[in-house]
Amino acid sequence: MVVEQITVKPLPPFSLELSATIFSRGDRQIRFYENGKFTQTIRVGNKLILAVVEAKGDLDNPDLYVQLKASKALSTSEKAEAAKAICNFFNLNLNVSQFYEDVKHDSTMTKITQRLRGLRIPTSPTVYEALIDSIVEQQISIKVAKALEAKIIKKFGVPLTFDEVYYEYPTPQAIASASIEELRQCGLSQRKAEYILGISQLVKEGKLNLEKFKQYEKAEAIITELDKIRGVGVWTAELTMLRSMNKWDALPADDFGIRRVISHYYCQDKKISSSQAREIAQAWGNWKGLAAFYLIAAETLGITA
DNA sequence: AGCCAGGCTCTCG
DNA sequence: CGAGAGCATGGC
Repeated sequence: MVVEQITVKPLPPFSLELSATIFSRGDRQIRFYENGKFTQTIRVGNKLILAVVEAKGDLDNPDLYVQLKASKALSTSEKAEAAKAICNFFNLNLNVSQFYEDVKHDSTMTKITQRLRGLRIPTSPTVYEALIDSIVEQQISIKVAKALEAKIIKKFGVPLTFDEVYYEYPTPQAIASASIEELRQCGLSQRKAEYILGISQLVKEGKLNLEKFKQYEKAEAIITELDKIRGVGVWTAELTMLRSMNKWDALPADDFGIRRVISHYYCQDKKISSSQAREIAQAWGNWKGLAAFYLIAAETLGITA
């Protein structure tokens, strides 16, 4: 094993602590944050490597030190690719100051952004990963969903062994050649197993190109097209876009959890309809998804506004 | 124990 | 065409 070291420079402000803390209860073999270090596998070219990310500096002058653990030495371009992957995962180049500026007229949101300065939405390396996870998460609680996702990843993902075993998210090809029965063994319902197998097969056969959606201009077009896929409704399409395409101009207003946090900070915890939620979210312009994510993070961290 | 949790499809009437 | 059943598992 060789260990290479690179540094990555985020666009300030950036807080690794805030951005990675949601992974502090993550699965050690998949993606986790502990003692200020974030660990997960990343793929550069055809090599699977392990990245350990640590923050130096402060919010307004951040530096990320990244250890890359690989079986063989990495070339300069491979190191650059690894840096890009880290940058993409944490959205390091996202201009959050612009977001803070654009929601300034919303005093509640402003209080929250001040408390969560430097927080970014983590982004899945592939649209496929975001889509499959979103399907798994339909209807069931996050905790249950995470448990099922971990089973799927460990069963079908590529393992990487250094001091411990780590797993890369399964490829569409790997899942496409699974059976319904094997997917059900991961705890999925018959229906979800069919959806996930079906989508994986479409991708494998080249009939569905998920990565192309990243190039789309309009959120609406993405949602409409994803919605046509069996097993994918508006909620799943929106969530997939928010977590994999660097586009946050959508609010999954049908989402129970989103409505609950909006109500918590804006309506004294009274139950609100999805149209009421949309109305409140109007104030967040093209940042609706990111703003909702900030609310969820604020609630999780017990921040009062 | 039973119901709910970050939905969706299929089937009835 | 709208309403409603059924579904997976874990936590409360």
